[in-house]
Amino acid sequence: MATAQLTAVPEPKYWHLRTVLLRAIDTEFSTGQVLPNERDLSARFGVARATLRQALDQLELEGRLVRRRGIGTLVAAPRVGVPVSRREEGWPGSSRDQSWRAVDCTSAGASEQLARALGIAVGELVHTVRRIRVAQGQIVATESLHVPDSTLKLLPAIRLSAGGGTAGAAQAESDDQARSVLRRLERLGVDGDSRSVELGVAEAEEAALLERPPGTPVLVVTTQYAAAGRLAAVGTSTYRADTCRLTFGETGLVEVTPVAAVPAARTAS
Amino acid sequence: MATAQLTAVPEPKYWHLRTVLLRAIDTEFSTGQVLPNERDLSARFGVARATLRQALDQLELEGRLVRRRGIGTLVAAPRVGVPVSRREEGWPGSSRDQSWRAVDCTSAGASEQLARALGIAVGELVHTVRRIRVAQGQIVATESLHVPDSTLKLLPAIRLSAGGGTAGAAQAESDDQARSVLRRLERLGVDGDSRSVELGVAEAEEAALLERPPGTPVLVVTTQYAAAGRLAAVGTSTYRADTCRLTFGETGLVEVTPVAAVPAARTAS
DNA sequence: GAGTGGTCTAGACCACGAC
DNA sequence: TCGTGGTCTAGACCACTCC
Repeated sequence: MATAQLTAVPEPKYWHLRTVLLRAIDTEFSTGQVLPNERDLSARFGVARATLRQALDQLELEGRLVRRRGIGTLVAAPRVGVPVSRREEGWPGSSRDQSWRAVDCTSAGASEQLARALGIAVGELVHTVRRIRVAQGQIVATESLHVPDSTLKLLPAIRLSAGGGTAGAAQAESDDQARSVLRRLERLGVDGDSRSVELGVAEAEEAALLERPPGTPVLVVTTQYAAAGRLAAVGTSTYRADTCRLTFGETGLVEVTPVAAVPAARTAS
Repeated sequence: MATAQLTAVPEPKYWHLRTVLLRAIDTEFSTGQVLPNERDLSARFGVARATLRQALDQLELEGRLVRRRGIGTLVAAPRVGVPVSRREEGWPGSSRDQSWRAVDCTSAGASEQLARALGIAVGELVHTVRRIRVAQGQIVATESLHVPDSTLKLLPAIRLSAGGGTAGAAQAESDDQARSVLRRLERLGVDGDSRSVELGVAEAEEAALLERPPGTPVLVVTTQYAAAGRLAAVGTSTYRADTCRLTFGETGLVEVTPVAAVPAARTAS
């Protein structure tokens, strides 16, 4: 890696450092390789460790680096494309929906916020299925799927809560309930959805599910599911922003490959 | 705002501080209001200024705060929902596509990366239209739309480059060219698209267009446009992550409202 | 000029992982 | 036990905005 001193430039040191490190990553390192440690790097470039860390923070936010306490700083693998369009992976609960794994299920009265999102009354019973998504052996997302009981009421009852059972069987029971809700949702026949995507940060519990520290940047996907022309459920999916590229494929001509922004937009000659 | 000392907790000070500040923002401040300055706040909470700034960094990343040099730290307005689905806003160049404003247009041989994304040969002529998107009086995105000349060749030529003209007219000429490319693209009839969304950071020039400092987190949307069953163009749109919530509405049942993640996922009783 | 956030320094100690 | 990244401190100076 180049060891040249930073030249005097009008831009901040940490930003220049980022550029230098980015080039080094692209040209001299490969995925999974460990960089020199922070104390060495800061000494090499003649900056304080905090300044170097500011540059590494940027590169980590861009998904180019992964830092592991006790291990070192590694060059990250390219982001994995994760299909989010339900048309391809199947609606929640459908047999084609293989990418999600149900974790548990809770049932409670709707909070004011949740009631507004679902278009129901506050306190109305809502089932919440918690799922995690695995792609290429990695946990990439968690999801909370909120299904009003009134949605499921549109179907003949199957079985929701078996009741009883020992404390040790509680987890398996919750799994059962999750599957039951999903099964009934499938039977109802979801026929449309609309989504929004925004940047967020993972809080304690969610961060733990994603195996990341709190404050990890995430892509928050909010989805509305329609059935029989009416809002049937809403889901909040939280994807790791460092490792995921969300894809919304309808036509799917070829693999979507990101293109770097055009460096200059000068007038055509 | 509460002035209580931080209690001894296993979590980092900056993270606890973020939680305290977040509650204060939600309960005691309103949009546009300025918080006490960083030196006051750090003294009030008994932490170093750098630690306080770490907490503010988080809240800024979440889009809850806006910091302006020389002014202060303000409570941010809620994110604006920006429709990204072309079915609603019209394909590029169509008369319904009112949200974008063409800035300029360049024509050059395809780089290796661009050629791969477009499925054409390296060096083949590609027209690049640069546009900016304005929503509610704010610049929210920039875009580079890459259209291979071979795509436009499918149409009878209209006029691409008038040539000549003084240097002062160069900008207007580039505008003309941008419009011409868009017009021809419209005539060709785009009939499908697929997209991907990922987190990125704005570099110098792009950051300037978005009126933000370099390193600003952005949502990078890569779009493929299909015409006549073949890849006709690709676009890279860069949205300000702090102010934007991207919406992909197909059915559009009701306004998509984000739902906070479920705080706990305990076993159902 | 006064006040703000932005950058940078040179240290210190802690938590975690590997040996 | 040692090396790693993570947190935190107490200062300094700069760039920008407003008066």
